[in-house]
Amino acid sequence: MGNTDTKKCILDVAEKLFARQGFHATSMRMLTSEAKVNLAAINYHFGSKEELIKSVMERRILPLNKIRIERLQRIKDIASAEGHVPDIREVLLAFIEPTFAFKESGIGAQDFISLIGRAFSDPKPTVRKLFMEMVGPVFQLLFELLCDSLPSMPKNIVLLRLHFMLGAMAHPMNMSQMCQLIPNGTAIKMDSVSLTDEFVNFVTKGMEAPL
Amino acid sequence: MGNTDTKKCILDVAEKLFARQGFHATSMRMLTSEAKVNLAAINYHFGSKEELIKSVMERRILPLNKIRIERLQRIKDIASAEGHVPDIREVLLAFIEPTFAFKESGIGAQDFISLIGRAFSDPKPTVRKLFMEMVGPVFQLLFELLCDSLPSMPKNIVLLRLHFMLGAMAHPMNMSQMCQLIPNGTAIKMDSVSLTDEFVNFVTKGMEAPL
DNA sequence: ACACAATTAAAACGATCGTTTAAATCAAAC
DNA sequence: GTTTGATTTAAACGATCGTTTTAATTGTGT
Repeated sequence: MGNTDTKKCILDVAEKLFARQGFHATSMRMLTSEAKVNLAAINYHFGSKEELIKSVMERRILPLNKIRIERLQRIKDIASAEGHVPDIREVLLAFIEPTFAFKESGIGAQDFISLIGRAFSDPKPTVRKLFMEMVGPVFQLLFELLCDSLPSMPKNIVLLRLHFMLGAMAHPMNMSQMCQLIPNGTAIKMDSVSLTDEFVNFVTKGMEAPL
Repeated sequence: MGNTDTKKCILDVAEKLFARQGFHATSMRMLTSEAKVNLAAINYHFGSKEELIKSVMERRILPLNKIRIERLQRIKDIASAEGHVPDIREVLLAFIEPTFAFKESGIGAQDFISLIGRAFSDPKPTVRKLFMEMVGPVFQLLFELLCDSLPSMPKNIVLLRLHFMLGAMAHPMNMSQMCQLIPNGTAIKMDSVSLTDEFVNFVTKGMEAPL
């Protein structure tokens, strides 16, 4: 089963290059030469570049979604059983923490985080659609829980703020060396725990903001 | 001087297509055929595709930056003269309002807003660098004013939150039909005034969040 | 009307893209 | 050891990319 080796090698390299250069800017020849496999290997094992993109995203997103949905559902169940509204900070944490924590989960995970940001803003509708189909149910559940947590807030405002949050999440994601955005000596160096903490602080207050 | 006509026509079309499809995914042939000019016209008038990208961004960003810097500088001067710290909401408004207000400033302006989001997250370093050189001074001034407004906040936290904000800004920007992100009937329809208001509400609270 | 520069037009350039084909190699079953 | 199916290899496919070239056209000043 050398099969497994080749496929995994391609997936790993694709994850890295897609994250760092984008989908469109990464050619089959870059991928296969970096992975040290034949040019035709991608078409043989995955069918096409498009399906490789799908495989790369699925490999990480599906397990991540499973974790997020479990945590969100648990909050929903507990709140429902105990007859109170879910805590907004807990809801946000359940969604955000697994994402950022992924960075320390294994090799290439950091690159995958960038990948999510890329999928968000990719020019090609097919890529965005692919991504949205994968994360749609999670977003839906998150949205419902946010509405529950903020019962006095109009739903369209909650949705708008959710978009703000997702953008805020995606942006640092595809900025590997985002420190030098501001021509300033100040460097940002953070482990995923601190980053999660800072981010949840930020968006919790934003979500709770009075109208 | 048909010159002006052709150049302007190319710039308008490029702004539209770059915003909707991204820089890399928009070819010279798409641009010239949509603009109804000859294929060689872009190279003749702008030199290269890269320089066209630069021209497209400069045409809008430079005037926008002028407005933002004036407003920010005025806040800085007043605060300094009156011996108090600038108001955080005013600072954010000075930066955000001109950006979103641009939508109603003329034809194609909506597309330009998307364009900024694209430049932020473009895979090509040359594009990001180009953009950063254009907006660097504005970001620097904004950063300084934010630090002044939040004197008790560590500068690296301010910088981190500024990144969150810029991401939150950029994301809705390149989502023309972002309503359908969540598979939900709720639609988001907003004029730039309401959007600005909602966004400033959100990020002000986030920026002020206690550690 | 003529000369001259600026602009537009049509065609081709080499390079690279994703994909396909057909032969070579490998692995395991009989 | 041979056969059979899976995998790898090398080469080529047509399409499109950004750019350049050469010629035709337009506009302007004298």
